[in-house]
Amino acid sequence: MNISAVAGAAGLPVKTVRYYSDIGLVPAPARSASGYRSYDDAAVRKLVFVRRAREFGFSVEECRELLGLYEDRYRSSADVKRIATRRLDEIAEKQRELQSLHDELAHLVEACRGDHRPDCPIIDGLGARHALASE
Amino acid sequence: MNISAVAGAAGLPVKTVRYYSDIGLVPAPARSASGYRSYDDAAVRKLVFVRRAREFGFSVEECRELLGLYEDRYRSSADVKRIATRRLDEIAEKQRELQSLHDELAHLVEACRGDHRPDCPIIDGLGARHALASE
DNA sequence: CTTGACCTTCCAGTAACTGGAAACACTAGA
DNA sequence: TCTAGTGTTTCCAGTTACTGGAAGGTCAAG
Repeated sequence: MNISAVAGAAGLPVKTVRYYSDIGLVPAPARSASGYRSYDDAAVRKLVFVRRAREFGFSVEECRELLGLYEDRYRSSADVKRIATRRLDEIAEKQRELQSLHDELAHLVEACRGDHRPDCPIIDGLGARHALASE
Repeated sequence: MNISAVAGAAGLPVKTVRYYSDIGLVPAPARSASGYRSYDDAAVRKLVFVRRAREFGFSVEECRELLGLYEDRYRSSADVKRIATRRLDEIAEKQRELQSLHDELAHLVEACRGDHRPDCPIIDGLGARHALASE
Protein backbone atom coordinates (compact mmCIF):
# COMPACT_ATOMS: atom_id res chain seq x y z
CA MET A 1 0.00 0.00 0.00
CA ASN A 2 1.21 3.46 -0.88
CA ILE A 3 1.01 6.21 1.66
CA SER A 4 -2.29 7.69 0.50
CA ALA A 5 -3.98 4.29 0.64
CA VAL A 6 -2.80 3.62 4.16
CA ALA A 7 -3.64 7.16 5.23
CA GLY A 8 -7.15 6.73 3.85
CA ALA A 9 -7.54 3.38 5.58
CA ALA A 10 -6.32 4.77 8.88
CA GLY A 11 -8.32 7.97 8.67
CA LEU A 12 -5.27 10.20 8.86
CA PRO A 13 -3.79 12.83 6.53
CA VAL A 14 -0.88 11.67 4.39
CA LYS A 15 1.37 14.25 6.01
CA THR A 16 0.60 12.87 9.43
CA VAL A 17 1.38 9.30 8.45
CA ARG A 18 4.72 10.42 7.07
CA TYR A 19 5.30 12.38 10.25
CA TYR A 20 4.52 9.40 12.47
CA SER A 21 7.03 7.33 10.51
CA ASP A 22 9.61 10.12 10.73
CA ILE A 23 9.44 10.36 14.50
CA GLY A 24 9.46 6.59 14.81
CA LEU A 25 6.01 6.36 16.37
CA VAL A 26 5.27 3.64 13.84
CA PRO A 27 8.10 1.65 12.25
CA ALA A 28 9.77 3.03 9.13
CA PRO A 29 7.99 1.38 6.19
CA ALA A 30 9.66 -0.58 3.41
CA ARG A 31 10.47 1.34 0.26
CA SER A 32 9.71 0.51 -3.36
CA ALA A 33 12.48 0.56 -5.97
CA SER A 34 11.68 4.21 -6.67
CA GLY A 35 11.64 5.18 -3.03
CA TYR A 36 7.89 5.15 -2.34
CA ARG A 37 6.89 4.12 1.17
CA SER A 38 5.17 0.76 1.23
CA TYR A 39 2.93 -0.06 4.17
CA ASP A 40 1.24 -3.29 5.24
CA ASP A 41 -1.93 -4.12 7.19
CA ALA A 42 -0.11 -4.14 10.50
CA ALA A 43 0.86 -0.52 9.85
CA VAL A 44 -2.78 0.36 9.23
CA ARG A 45 -3.81 -1.24 12.52
CA LYS A 46 -1.16 0.67 14.41
CA LEU A 47 -2.08 3.94 12.76
CA VAL A 48 -5.74 3.44 13.57
CA PHE A 49 -4.75 2.69 17.13
CA VAL A 50 -2.73 5.87 17.29
CA ARG A 51 -5.48 7.95 15.74
CA ARG A 52 -7.98 6.69 18.27
CA ALA A 53 -5.61 7.24 21.18
CA ARG A 54 -4.90 10.78 19.95
CA GLU A 55 -8.63 11.42 19.72
CA PHE A 56 -8.80 10.39 23.35
CA GLY A 57 -6.29 13.09 24.12
CA PHE A 58 -3.28 10.87 24.74
CA SER A 59 -0.09 12.69 23.79
CA VAL A 60 2.13 11.28 21.08
CA GLU A 61 4.55 10.10 23.77
CA GLU A 62 1.73 8.33 25.59
CA CYS A 63 0.74 6.80 22.28
CA ARG A 64 4.26 5.50 21.97
CA GLU A 65 3.95 3.93 25.38
CA LEU A 66 0.50 2.50 24.70
CA LEU A 67 1.68 1.18 21.36
CA GLY A 68 4.44 -0.66 23.16
CA LEU A 69 1.84 -2.25 25.40
CA TYR A 70 -0.42 -2.89 22.43
CA GLU A 71 2.40 -4.81 20.78
CA ASP A 72 3.39 -6.72 23.89
CA ARG A 73 1.39 -9.93 24.17
CA TYR A 74 2.57 -10.44 27.71
CA ARG A 75 1.98 -7.08 29.32
CA SER A 76 -0.51 -6.99 32.14
CA SER A 77 -3.76 -5.14 31.74
CA ALA A 78 -2.77 -3.26 34.91
CA ASP A 79 -0.05 -1.43 32.96
CA VAL A 80 -2.60 -0.20 30.48
CA LYS A 81 -5.14 0.65 33.14
CA ARG A 82 -2.59 2.76 34.98
CA ILE A 83 -2.00 4.99 31.94
CA ALA A 84 -5.67 5.22 31.06
CA THR A 85 -6.62 6.09 34.62
CA ARG A 86 -4.04 8.82 34.76
CA ARG A 87 -5.51 10.25 31.57
CA LEU A 88 -9.00 9.96 33.03
CA ASP A 89 -7.88 12.01 36.04
CA GLU A 90 -6.48 14.64 33.74
CA ILE A 91 -9.75 14.83 31.87
CA ALA A 92 -11.69 15.20 35.10
CA GLU A 93 -9.35 17.95 36.26
CA LYS A 94 -9.72 19.77 32.96
CA GLN A 95 -13.48 19.50 33.28
CA ARG A 96 -13.40 21.11 36.71
CA GLU A 97 -11.27 23.96 35.39
CA LEU A 98 -13.55 24.53 32.44
CA GLN A 99 -16.58 24.50 34.69
CA SER A 100 -15.32 27.24 36.98
CA LEU A 101 -14.14 29.20 33.96
CA HIS A 102 -17.54 28.85 32.39
CA ASP A 103 -19.39 29.87 35.52
CA GLU A 104 -17.24 32.91 36.08
CA LEU A 105 -17.41 34.12 32.50
CA ALA A 106 -21.13 33.37 32.20
CA HIS A 107 -21.67 35.48 35.28
CA LEU A 108 -19.86 38.40 33.66
CA VAL A 109 -21.72 37.99 30.38
CA GLU A 110 -25.08 37.93 32.12
CA ALA A 111 -24.21 41.09 34.00
CA CYS A 112 -23.44 42.91 30.76
CA ARG A 113 -26.26 44.79 29.12
CA GLY A 114 -24.65 44.44 25.71
CA ASP A 115 -25.88 47.78 24.45
CA HIS A 116 -24.19 50.80 22.93
CA ARG A 117 -23.03 52.20 26.25
CA PRO A 118 -19.42 51.74 27.35
CA ASP A 119 -20.05 50.37 30.85
CA CYS A 120 -19.17 46.71 30.76
CA PRO A 121 -18.90 44.30 33.67
CA ILE A 122 -16.94 41.88 31.50
CA ILE A 123 -14.10 44.30 30.95
CA ASP A 124 -14.27 45.40 34.55
CA GLY A 125 -14.37 41.82 35.76
CA LEU A 126 -11.38 40.78 33.71
CA GLY A 127 -9.24 43.59 34.97
CA ALA A 128 -10.52 44.26 38.43
CA ARG A 129 -9.68 41.11 40.29
CA HIS A 130 -6.16 42.21 41.03
CA ALA A 131 -5.02 45.65 39.96
CA LEU A 132 -7.57 47.49 37.85
CA ALA A 133 -10.01 48.81 40.43
CA SER A 134 -8.77 52.35 40.13
CA GLU A 135 -8.96 53.17 36.45
CA MET B 1 9.89 49.80 37.27
CA ASN B 2 12.29 47.26 35.87
CA ILE B 3 10.96 44.20 34.16
CA SER B 4 11.15 41.87 37.15
CA ALA B 5 9.22 44.35 39.30
CA VAL B 6 6.45 44.70 36.75
CA ALA B 7 6.40 40.97 36.12
CA GLY B 8 6.03 40.34 39.84
CA ALA B 9 3.27 42.94 40.12
CA ALA B 10 1.40 41.48 37.15
CA GLY B 11 1.87 37.86 38.19
CA LEU B 12 3.68 36.90 35.01
CA PRO B 13 7.15 35.49 34.28
CA VAL B 14 9.75 38.01 33.14
CA LYS B 15 10.13 36.16 29.86
CA THR B 16 6.44 36.48 29.17
CA VAL B 17 6.38 40.22 29.83
CA ARG B 18 9.26 40.68 27.42
CA TYR B 19 7.46 38.49 24.93
CA TYR B 20 4.24 40.50 25.19
CA SER B 21 6.21 43.67 24.50
CA ASP B 22 8.01 42.03 21.60
CA ILE B 23 4.83 41.02 19.84
CA GLY B 24 3.27 44.40 20.53
CA LEU B 25 0.49 43.05 22.73
CA VAL B 26 1.42 45.75 25.22
CA PRO B 27 3.22 48.91 24.08
CA ALA B 28 7.01 48.87 23.89
CA PRO B 29 8.21 50.27 27.20
CA ALA B 30 10.55 53.23 27.62
CA ARG B 31 14.23 52.41 28.02
CA SER B 32 16.72 53.58 30.60
CA ALA B 33 20.04 55.08 29.52
CA SER B 34 21.59 51.63 29.66
CA GLY B 35 18.78 50.00 27.71
CA TYR B 36 16.73 48.50 30.54
CA ARG B 37 13.01 48.37 29.94
CA SER B 38 11.14 50.80 32.16
CA TYR B 39 7.44 50.15 32.81
CA ASP B 40 4.79 52.27 34.46
CA ASP B 41 1.57 51.50 36.36
CA ALA B 42 -0.54 51.54 33.21
CA ALA B 43 1.63 48.73 31.87
CA VAL B 44 1.03 46.71 35.02
CA ARG B 45 -2.72 47.18 34.67
CA LYS B 46 -2.65 46.03 31.07
CA LEU B 47 -0.49 43.04 31.87
CA VAL B 48 -2.82 42.00 34.66
CA PHE B 49 -5.72 42.36 32.27
CA VAL B 50 -3.96 40.17 29.74
CA ARG B 51 -3.02 37.57 32.33
CA ARG B 52 -6.62 37.32 33.52
CA ALA B 53 -7.95 37.11 29.97
CA ARG B 54 -5.41 34.38 29.15
CA GLU B 55 -6.48 32.48 32.26
CA PHE B 56 -10.00 32.66 30.86
CA GLY B 57 -8.70 30.97 27.76
CA PHE B 58 -8.80 33.94 25.43
CA SER B 59 -6.10 33.64 22.78
CA VAL B 60 -3.40 36.25 22.55
CA GLU B 61 -5.11 37.68 19.49
CA GLU B 62 -8.40 37.90 21.37
CA CYS B 63 -6.51 39.59 24.18
CA ARG B 64 -5.27 42.11 21.66
CA GLU B 65 -8.86 42.75 20.60
CA LEU B 66 -10.12 42.94 24.18
CA LEU B 67 -7.28 45.24 25.12
CA GLY B 68 -8.32 47.55 22.32
CA LEU B 69 -11.83 47.62 23.75
CA TYR B 70 -10.44 48.01 27.25
CA GLU B 71 -8.57 51.08 26.10
CA ASP B 72 -11.49 52.55 24.19
CA ARG B 73 -13.64 54.65 26.46
CA TYR B 74 -16.37 54.85 23.85
CA ARG B 75 -16.78 51.26 22.75
CA SER B 76 -20.14 49.69 23.39
CA SER B 77 -20.50 46.90 25.88
CA ALA B 78 -22.09 44.89 23.05
CA ASP B 79 -18.70 44.62 21.36
CA VAL B 80 -17.21 43.08 24.45
CA LYS B 81 -20.19 40.83 25.06
CA ARG B 82 -19.95 39.45 21.55
CA ILE B 83 -16.37 38.27 22.08
CA ALA B 84 -17.06 36.91 25.54
CA THR B 85 -20.14 35.03 24.39
CA ARG B 86 -18.22 33.44 21.56
CA ARG B 87 -15.63 32.27 24.06
CA LEU B 88 -18.39 30.98 26.31
CA ASP B 89 -19.74 28.89 23.44
CA GLU B 90 -16.29 27.47 22.82
CA ILE B 91 -15.99 26.51 26.45
CA ALA B 92 -19.35 24.78 26.39
CA GLU B 93 -18.39 22.87 23.26
CA LYS B 94 -15.10 21.81 24.80
CA GLN B 95 -17.00 20.63 27.86
CA ARG B 96 -19.27 18.45 25.75
CA GLU B 97 -16.26 16.91 24.01
CA LEU B 98 -14.49 16.22 27.26
CA GLN B 99 -17.63 14.67 28.68
CA SER B 100 -18.03 12.14 25.91
CA LEU B 101 -14.32 11.44 26.00
CA HIS B 102 -14.50 10.89 29.72
CA ASP B 103 -17.51 8.62 29.50
CA GLU B 104 -16.01 6.49 26.78
CA LEU B 105 -12.64 6.13 28.45
CA ALA B 106 -14.19 5.54 31.88
CA HIS B 107 -16.24 2.77 30.34
CA LEU B 108 -13.08 1.11 29.04
CA VAL B 109 -11.23 1.55 32.31
CA GLU B 110 -14.11 0.03 34.28
CA ALA B 111 -14.19 -2.95 31.96
CA CYS B 112 -10.50 -3.62 32.55
CA ARG B 113 -9.62 -5.99 35.36
CA GLY B 114 -6.23 -4.32 35.79
CA ASP B 115 -4.47 -7.50 36.80
CA HIS B 116 -1.39 -9.33 35.55
CA ARG B 117 -3.19 -10.91 32.63
CA PRO B 118 -2.81 -9.46 29.15
CA ASP B 119 -6.49 -9.22 28.19
CA CYS B 120 -7.38 -5.57 28.23
CA PRO B 121 -10.59 -3.95 27.02
CA ILE B 122 -8.84 -0.57 26.95
CA ILE B 123 -6.33 -1.68 24.34
CA ASP B 124 -9.02 -3.51 22.44
CA GLY B 125 -11.36 -0.55 22.63
CA LEU B 126 -8.75 1.86 21.36
CA GLY B 127 -7.92 -0.21 18.33
CA ALA B 128 -11.18 -1.75 17.34
CA ARG B 129 -13.66 1.05 16.85
CA HIS B 130 -13.10 2.09 13.28
CA ALA B 131 -10.87 0.31 10.85
CA LEU B 132 -10.04 -3.06 12.27
CA ALA B 133 -13.42 -4.58 11.62
CA SER B 134 -14.80 -3.21 8.39
CA GLU B 135 -14.12 0.48 7.88
C1' DC C 1 4.85 11.82 -25.27
C1' DT C 2 2.33 14.44 -22.43
C1' DT C 3 -0.66 15.28 -18.74
C1' DG C 4 -1.95 14.91 -14.17
C1' DA C 5 -1.98 12.61 -9.95
C1' DC C 6 1.03 10.83 -6.66
C1' DC C 7 5.32 10.50 -4.35
C1' DT C 8 9.87 12.26 -2.38
C1' DT C 9 12.77 15.56 0.66
C1' DC C 10 13.45 19.71 2.90
C1' DC C 11 12.24 24.18 4.84
C1' DA C 12 9.20 27.09 7.28
C1' DG C 13 5.38 28.30 10.05
C1' DT C 14 1.77 27.63 13.59
C1' DA C 15 0.63 29.15 19.40
C1' DA C 16 2.55 30.91 23.14
C1' DC C 17 5.86 30.76 25.26
C1' DT C 18 10.42 28.75 27.65
C1' DG C 19 15.35 27.80 28.19
C1' DG C 20 19.93 29.00 27.57
C1' DA C 21 24.25 31.47 26.02
C1' DA C 22 27.06 35.56 25.83
C1' DA C 23 27.61 39.98 27.20
C1' DC C 24 26.56 44.30 29.53
C1' DA C 25 24.61 46.91 33.96
C1' DC C 26 23.90 47.68 38.69
C1' DT C 27 24.60 47.19 43.72
C1' DA C 28 26.59 45.82 48.15
C1' DG C 29 30.49 44.47 50.66
C1' DA C 30 35.64 44.12 51.65
C1' DT D 1 38.17 50.61 44.11
C1' DC D 2 37.65 46.04 43.08
C1' DT D 3 34.75 42.17 42.96
C1' DA D 4 31.04 39.02 43.39
C1' DG D 5 26.45 38.29 42.47
C1' DT D 6 22.35 39.34 40.53
C1' DG D 7 19.54 41.65 36.88
C1' DT D 8 18.99 42.74 32.16
C1' DT D 9 19.85 42.71 27.20
C1' DT D 10 19.62 40.27 22.53
C1' DC D 11 19.40 36.31 19.89
C1' DC D 12 18.78 31.50 18.85
C1' DA D 13 16.70 27.18 19.64
C1' DG D 14 13.29 24.04 21.40
C1' DT D 15 8.63 22.80 22.77
C1' DT D 16 3.78 19.99 20.59
C1' DA D 17 1.92 17.90 16.81
C1' DC D 18 1.48 18.73 12.99
C1' DT D 19 0.54 21.55 8.30
C1' DG D 20 1.66 24.05 4.01
C1' DG D 21 4.44 24.66 0.20
C1' DA D 22 8.32 24.38 -3.13
C1' DA D 23 11.18 21.69 -6.20
C1' DG D 24 11.60 17.68 -8.31
C1' DG D 25 11.09 12.40 -9.33
C1' DT D 26 7.49 8.49 -10.62
C1' DC D 27 3.59 6.27 -12.54
C1' DA D 28 -0.57 5.16 -15.33
C1' DA D 29 -3.67 6.62 -18.92
C1' DG D 30 -4.65 8.33 -23.38
